Amino acid sequence: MATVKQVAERAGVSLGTVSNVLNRPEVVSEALRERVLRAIDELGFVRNESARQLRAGVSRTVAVVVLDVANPFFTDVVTGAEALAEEHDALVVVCNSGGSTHREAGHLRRLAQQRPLGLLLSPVEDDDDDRAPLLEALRRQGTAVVLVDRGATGEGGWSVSVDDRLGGRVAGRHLADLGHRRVAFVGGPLGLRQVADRLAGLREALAGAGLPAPEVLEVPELSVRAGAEAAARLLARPAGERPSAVSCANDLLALGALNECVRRRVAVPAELAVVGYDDIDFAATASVPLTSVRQPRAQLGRTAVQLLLEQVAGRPARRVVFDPELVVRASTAAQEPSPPAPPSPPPSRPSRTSRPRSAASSGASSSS
Amino acid sequence: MATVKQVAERAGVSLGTVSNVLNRPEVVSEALRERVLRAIDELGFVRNESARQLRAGVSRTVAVVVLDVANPFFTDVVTGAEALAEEHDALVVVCNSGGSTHREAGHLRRLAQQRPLGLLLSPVEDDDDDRAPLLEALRRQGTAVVLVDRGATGEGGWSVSVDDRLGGRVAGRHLADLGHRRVAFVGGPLGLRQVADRLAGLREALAGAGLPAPEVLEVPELSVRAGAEAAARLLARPAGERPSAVSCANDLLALGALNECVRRRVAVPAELAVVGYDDIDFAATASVPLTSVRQPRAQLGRTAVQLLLEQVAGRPARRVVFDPELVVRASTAAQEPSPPAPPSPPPSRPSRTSRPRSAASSGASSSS
DNA sequence: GACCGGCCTTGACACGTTTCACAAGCATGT
DNA sequence: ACATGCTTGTGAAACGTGTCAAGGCCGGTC
Repeated sequence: MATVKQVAERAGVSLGTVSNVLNRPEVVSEALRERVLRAIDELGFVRNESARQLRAGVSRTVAVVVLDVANPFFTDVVTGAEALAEEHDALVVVCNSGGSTHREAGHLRRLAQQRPLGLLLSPVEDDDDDRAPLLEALRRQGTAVVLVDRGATGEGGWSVSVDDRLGGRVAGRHLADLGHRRVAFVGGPLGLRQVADRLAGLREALAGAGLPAPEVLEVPELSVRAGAEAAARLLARPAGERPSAVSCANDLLALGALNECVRRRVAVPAELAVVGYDDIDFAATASVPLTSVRQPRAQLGRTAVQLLLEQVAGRPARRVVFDPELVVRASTAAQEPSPPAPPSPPPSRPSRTSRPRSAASSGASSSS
Repeated sequence: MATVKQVAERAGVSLGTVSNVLNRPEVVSEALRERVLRAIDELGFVRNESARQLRAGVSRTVAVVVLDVANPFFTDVVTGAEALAEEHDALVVVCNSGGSTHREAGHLRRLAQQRPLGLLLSPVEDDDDDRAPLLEALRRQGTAVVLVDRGATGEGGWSVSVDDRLGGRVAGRHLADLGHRRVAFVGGPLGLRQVADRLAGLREALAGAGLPAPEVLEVPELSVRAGAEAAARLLARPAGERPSAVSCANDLLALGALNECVRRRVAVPAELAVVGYDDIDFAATASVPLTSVRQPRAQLGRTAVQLLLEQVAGRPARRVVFDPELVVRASTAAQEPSPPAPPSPPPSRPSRTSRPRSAASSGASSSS
């Protein structure tokens, strides 16, 4: 492998000059720069990032540790993060904790050895005592840490998240407005902050509308399969004992529930309305297009990197909280239902992306 | 940040001893090892991977550059790769080229500077002249390169892939066996080797059954949206001028097509049978469970890492080709169709995972 | 012609780790 | 008592880069 030294020899200059050509080309005269660049080309020289990093003390790598790479929500967040990181010539690397605190810890340990510029973490558990010291060590060694999709708990914490409670409220209000009186919630594990907050918001909205509290169907994971199983439990009951709507903690669950309905020939939304959460791309193209609470996924990632850079620049800590936005599609659209009679909309096809009045503004509110 | 030197001072030993404790603990006496470990703990010492790597000349990082992180197929491949890499204490980092040769090249350039142990690449284009020198440079500097999901072209190439031509044939034969006479193919860009091979296989199977060649609907990308649009084109025609089955290059396309059928109230499979490719998890849970050509996704990733390790160990190059396997579900199941009358199956619900006789063995065939 | 200032270039050093030849200590065998 | 071998610990050197103080060169001014 060619090194700076060999390039210098070949170009007939000193080693320091080559380094200048690479890092501050403006201080090197035109002719010399030319010669050095040619030598680099001829030798196929590639900078050694390890040496560079050893010298600099910090790398240009941004690590993202993600709860579940298989969830389209997270891949979109990553895509957004990549876009901004790329502009700053940083390399984004993704690690998957797959919902396991053990694997998460392993990744954090390995990453700490790499001295990354920053770390974007969407944590598995809310307050993991084993994780705290690892994060502390990372911060001490100069790695910027930003929590993604969950607010930071400590005072000096950086985070970017979406107001899950508000999202839950918005979903609940929408269902209440449509005249639903029995609403169920499908989600879990309830230990996940996101899930708990969305449920809490739903509760608030229903209570606010004078409706009974939601029945909660807890599921072991946020997957399509789990959603289908929860729906199966529900649909096994006689029609009179079912809720008329379910609000799901996640689009994967909602899609699973939806498919179970289609398979059992249960009409959506006439017999059961379904609301998802995240508004992943699959939501719009589902067999019954899914009403969902949209999170600004790409922007979440983008903003996380933004905060990372601020943190590196020594700016004071802050947290960004986005407001989610309800996207109404066919899975809840009011369509001449039999028992309840809500205000009748135009009898044409349900609008696909109308924005309900209850949707909150999507601007970010920031607070330190 | 604590360094080895500081640990040595604190423990009252030489710097080399600390290194021995870390790397060859068996050569250090019990008492000393104890003392050193305590010092490490007290100082919160974390190894500096850069320095380590600079000295060693190679890292323990395996980079994966993937065509599309948003495609569940690739996330499953990555998951498989992670599992094996983890056993060898290697760190898997994922980069997303998003189908752009430009971004792919950028990632390769940045990765080259990191001197990774190995690179798993699922290439964007078949033979990219700009990429060739980058890969060559990586190989020269000692990075093991394994092509994933596409056979290597050169002699000394390593790769792990699935026989796409066979997969196409299997899908075609299945449709022919069910009595379909007009079959269309949805896929694209046709420049993608995987797509071209699957189409070629389909052609062979149809020709072998004495059927006319498939109509080809080319799409710009392998996405749900593109699949829906292609299906819309097809379904806009009068029923008599449509094919009775479509074979899709990919499950995302197939799901899109399926949803378009459901939305237009076109019965699947009675009016239009649909076959996908990949058998991602969403295939089984679709509103009409999708018949698909299963690829051993996780094993693909696992095997890729396996080859990587062999290559690092200096073993001779080889290529692994897996055989795909047809998974029959409702989207093609024979069900008393109106015009054609194939051998009637039991009139109960269609079997969900029966294995057709035409499915090839799923064992891997290996050749150097 | 001496001096000065500005522009380029140089060469040595530091970053934190691993490795390796070597030395010290000790027990064993002759 | 001495050689021998084994175990255990030591210290210096090297990996490739970035930085920085110092010096060389050149043109201009008095």
